[in-house]
Amino acid sequence: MSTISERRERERAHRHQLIITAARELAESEGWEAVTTRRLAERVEYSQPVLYSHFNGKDAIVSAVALDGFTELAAHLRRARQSAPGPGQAALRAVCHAYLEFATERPALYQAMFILPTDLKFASSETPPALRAAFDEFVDCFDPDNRRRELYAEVTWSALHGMAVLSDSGRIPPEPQEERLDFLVTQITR
Amino acid sequence: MSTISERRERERAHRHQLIITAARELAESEGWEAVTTRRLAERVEYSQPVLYSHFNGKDAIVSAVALDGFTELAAHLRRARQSAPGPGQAALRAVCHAYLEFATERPALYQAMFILPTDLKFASSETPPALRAAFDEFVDCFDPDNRRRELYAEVTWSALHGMAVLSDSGRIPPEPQEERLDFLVTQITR
DNA sequence: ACGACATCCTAGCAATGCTTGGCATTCTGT
DNA sequence: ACAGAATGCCAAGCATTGCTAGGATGTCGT
Repeated sequence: MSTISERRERERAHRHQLIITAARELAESEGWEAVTTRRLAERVEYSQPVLYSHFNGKDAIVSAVALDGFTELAAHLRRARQSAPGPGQAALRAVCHAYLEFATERPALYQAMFILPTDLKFASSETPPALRAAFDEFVDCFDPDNRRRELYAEVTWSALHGMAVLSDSGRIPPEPQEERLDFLVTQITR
Repeated sequence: MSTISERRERERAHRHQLIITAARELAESEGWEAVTTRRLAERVEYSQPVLYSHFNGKDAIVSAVALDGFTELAAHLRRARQSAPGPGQAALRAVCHAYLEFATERPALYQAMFILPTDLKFASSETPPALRAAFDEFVDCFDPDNRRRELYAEVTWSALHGMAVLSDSGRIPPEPQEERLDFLVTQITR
């Protein structure tokens, strides 16, 4: 095990991340339909087969982008929650607002995380920690004594996802989003 | 204008619908990724270009399937709502239950309506009446005096859509769906 | 210095959505 | 009744997609 192979390893890891960020940037600037393996290869200045030496296929690349997205989302939600004191309506409102903000400001990333087909395992022990962490930010907005707080979090999350996706695709008008958010939080926290 | 051209017109309309139902059946039995223009053409026993003489492209075919879906959804929701007396929690509960039932029992159709890219115009004057009708079933569950019942309906719909799509893709466990539904309806109706 | 190995690219495959060109058949005007 | 126009339809082809095979080039340990 020479230092040279270590350097190779480093370079390889670096290139791995390069592919992921290139895919993400391309998606964010031109949409996922513009992310083809050819364009992506060109962007990272390697040939197509190199992509496949790093990932099992295009879906795996999307999954990797999504995974990064979950990490960012978790951090974003955490910041929001900690801006409000303790569990309660204020915390939930902050987290929900941050969630919608994330979805509208990074639509391509959000798509990778929640809409596009990915290789990620969700409802299992293989659930990525980042996804669990993001979800927990919702859970932690409710009283720890509340036996059903996980369920509450699931419903809240579902509602936000629906609002994000339906308004982004123009199925509901986007303007009253804030008002919808207010109504949702008010009702959920009785 | 001979009767012959009328017959032609009829046959053409018939074939139009044939394409739509063939696309839907194919999607429902093997998923939308199996719906290719070639397989679809083979199924209706015409050549590919015939599809394009009826529709502007594949997306337009998906849109047509979705449109049929909205009609069915509206009828399904209406039946549910009328099984409960007047506006109120019971009506809303029935409609919400029917919505989730529709989504889980016709996943491919639901996908065409809400997830796949389509040509349909939503938040405009060109909104298909069937979609508006389905939406109104939610609105009619709330008190007519309620100034914000449209907003309530939007939030309810969003939550249901989120629950449907997140549980279908395995992002939240599917079992407690009924419990989530109960919680949602209870909170929304104060 | 040389064989073994890793790295990377050119070229190609099958499948996809969509279009072109031309062949029948049918309709229309005289 | 019949030539020319219009229509309906299909075989074949185009460009693009995700993905892979095979070989060229360089690197490593000995």
